[in-house]
Amino acid sequence: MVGRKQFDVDEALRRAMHVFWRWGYSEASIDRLTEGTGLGRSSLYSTFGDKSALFRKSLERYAQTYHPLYDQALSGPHPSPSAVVAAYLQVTLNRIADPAVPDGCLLTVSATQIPALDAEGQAVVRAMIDGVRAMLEQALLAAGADEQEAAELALCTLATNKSLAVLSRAGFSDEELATVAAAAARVP
Amino acid sequence: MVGRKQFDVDEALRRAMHVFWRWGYSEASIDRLTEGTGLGRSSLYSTFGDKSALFRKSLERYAQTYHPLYDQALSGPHPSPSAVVAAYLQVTLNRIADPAVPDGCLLTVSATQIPALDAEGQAVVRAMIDGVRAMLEQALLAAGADEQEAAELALCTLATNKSLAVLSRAGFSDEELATVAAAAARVP
DNA sequence: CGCATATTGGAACGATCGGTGCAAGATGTG
DNA sequence: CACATCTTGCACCGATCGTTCCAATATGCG
Repeated sequence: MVGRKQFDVDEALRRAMHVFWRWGYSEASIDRLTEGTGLGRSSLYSTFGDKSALFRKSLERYAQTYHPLYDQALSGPHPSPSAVVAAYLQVTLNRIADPAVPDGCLLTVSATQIPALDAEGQAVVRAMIDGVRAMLEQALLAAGADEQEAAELALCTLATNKSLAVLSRAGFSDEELATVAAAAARVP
Repeated sequence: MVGRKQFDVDEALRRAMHVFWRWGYSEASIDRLTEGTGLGRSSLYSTFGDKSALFRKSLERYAQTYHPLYDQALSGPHPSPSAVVAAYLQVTLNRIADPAVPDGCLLTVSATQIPALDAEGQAVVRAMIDGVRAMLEQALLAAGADEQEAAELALCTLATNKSLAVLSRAGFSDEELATVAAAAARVP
């Protein structure tokens, strides 16, 4: 049971990410993290550092997992800004509908708990949200939106994304979330 | 210091509500609640019961505080459904802009932490969200929307409300939030 | 094989968690 | 004044928190 690592580091990080995602930072106790990852406390600490560091690595893992999906959805040539919005939100809807991952969105859960995070965690959360906004803005510009339009629509799409996460956590159905997303994509 | 109550029960509840609002249920420790209310542990427990009961009473206090404002904004005769949406979201914007209360929205913070709440807390949160939706739907019907339109617009306005709370927590400015609200009210 | 290295499970740390018990004392009633 | 009632401050409870330490041991290298 000892000598060389007995587990897959990336898979363990993926599971830890799910624990933070489901429970939020405060309620993601070390016991829940060890149980969720299958690792012992020693392995957790020696591999990822303390809870705050593991949380930040989970956030980065979250970005690495879903960033390519959003990137692909945004990359294709889009006939209009609203098509960009629809494509983006569809990725979010697909993620939320995935029964293999917790409800909502790790980034949104973390954002609402910002006062409970340390300075590094807060900074990572804010940086990731800003990154999403910038990515959206870029894609909207590429789809023919002017600067002001792109900035406003990026902000509103980010907002819709957050709202889908909250409603999902509150128990709203996939159909209701799809209704919200469709309305958000119905823009001039 | 003893004999008859040395504090105003309602004011203490208001302050406890602010603690839950700012920190969320998990991070609202008894110590933070005693410090925030100015009460001793004995007074807290004898007056409000345990933490879960105090949380539920804080949620109800939240509703009692802001329900009348939303009710008033929704009651007036509105020329169109979109006017209803604008009036509703303006109340939310005003609350968020109030420097005397924490960022975001107690109900939204609680909704994202639903897995951390006990069954009673979850039920109250869900019931309150449903209540908001019903109130919105009613006002939209009164403003001339047909049933399907009212249902969809109520859902979307609820969603926008949640998104404003999340963005507020993430540090977005009042102007940015107003932009999101204005776009949400710009509907057919 | 022998030894340094790396990893593991588990015990243990002090701090904090939510919650309870109780003595002290101020108040209202007689 | 005497007494029952109520509230308060504070100590204290077991449980859990995040974190550290350490003995045990499997591995890779010489």
